[in-house]
Amino acid sequence: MPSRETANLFPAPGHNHGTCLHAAVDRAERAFDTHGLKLTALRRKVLQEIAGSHQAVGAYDILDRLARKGDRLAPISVYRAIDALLAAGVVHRLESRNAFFACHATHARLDNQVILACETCGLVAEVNGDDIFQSLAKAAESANFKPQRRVVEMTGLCRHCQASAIEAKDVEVKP
Amino acid sequence: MPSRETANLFPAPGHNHGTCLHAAVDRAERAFDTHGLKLTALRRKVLQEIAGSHQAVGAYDILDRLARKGDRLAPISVYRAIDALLAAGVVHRLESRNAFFACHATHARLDNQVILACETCGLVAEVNGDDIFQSLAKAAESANFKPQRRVVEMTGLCRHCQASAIEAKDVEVKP
DNA sequence: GCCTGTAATGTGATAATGTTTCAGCCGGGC
DNA sequence: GCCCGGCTGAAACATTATCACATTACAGGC
Repeated sequence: MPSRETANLFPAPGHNHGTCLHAAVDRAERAFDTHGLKLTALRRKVLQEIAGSHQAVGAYDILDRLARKGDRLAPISVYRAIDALLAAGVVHRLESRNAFFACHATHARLDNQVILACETCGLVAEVNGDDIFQSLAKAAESANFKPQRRVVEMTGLCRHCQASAIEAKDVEVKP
Repeated sequence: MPSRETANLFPAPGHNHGTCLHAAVDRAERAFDTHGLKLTALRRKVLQEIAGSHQAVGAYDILDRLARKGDRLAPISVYRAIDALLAAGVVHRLESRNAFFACHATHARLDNQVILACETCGLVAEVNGDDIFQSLAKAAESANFKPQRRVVEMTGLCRHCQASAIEAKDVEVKP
């Protein structure tokens, strides 16, 4: 059995996502409360679209999906909802792709997570990076730099897509 | 005297930038050569705009500046030039701001640098982050993730702007 | 019930960033 | 000469993000 740390990383394609989604919304309820914010209907809908998968989704994806469900929003409305969700810490921004993903990990702090994003399937995962952020703090200090926002992201291949890539290669080579 | 490591970090506003610019173009000549690329006239112009400061500049900034000098380019031309400059490793992309900056440090490797960007003055600096990238590799491995691109950036206040901020606060408080 | 202040949302326009497509140019090797 | 491949040009399109201002929703005091 995988450790708790890696349990939720890169869930297999067929996993029961309803549980994740429910848990995410559930956490959001509490997070908004503790941040003195309100999880309004709009914000909840936007969250559900983002948390509907383990992928990062663009703002206009959300816009489109909601439109298909009958909710025709202006871009700015989605961005404002996203801002609130970011502020509450229940979604994060993937800088290297200008997209947003739900925080499915129940990590204690928001500012010590390394983000892994698969370039093939789009899955996003977070892992603890305490040591990395400590090193960053040290580096900043020695440069006399006062850090405010930290971005630590890796893109690459998740374990599932590595496996697929190898299979594909086999197929490609053999015939 | 500052160590070699931090010597070029966040140069003071009035520093003689001609030297930096010349050195950057000089390094580019060699870098393009060793990468089997050509530093064409267009690429050189774009590089000069990017290396014209220690700030990160957007693609459309470059476009505007060149236009004012009489070079009316299409966005795609600038992006292609930037792509070549990125491939040669003489400029880097600041993901958290969708902008580009010249590599003024003469570091050995491109893939082990932490980027510091000042939110006030826009200055960008690079510092070595060997330990951080080692930790990242370890984190990736334990998640069974095959990394391809790594983004490690901090935004905050450079030493000059911290000083200014303190002064401003003093002024604000005293009267 | 009604006023009022604040937060949230709606509307329309526009800015900023990035890509696609198709075509022409140009220099080097044969 | 002539072809090939890398480079450049031009226009449209696609995506991502914000501004200014009007309107609505809701909680609390009276």
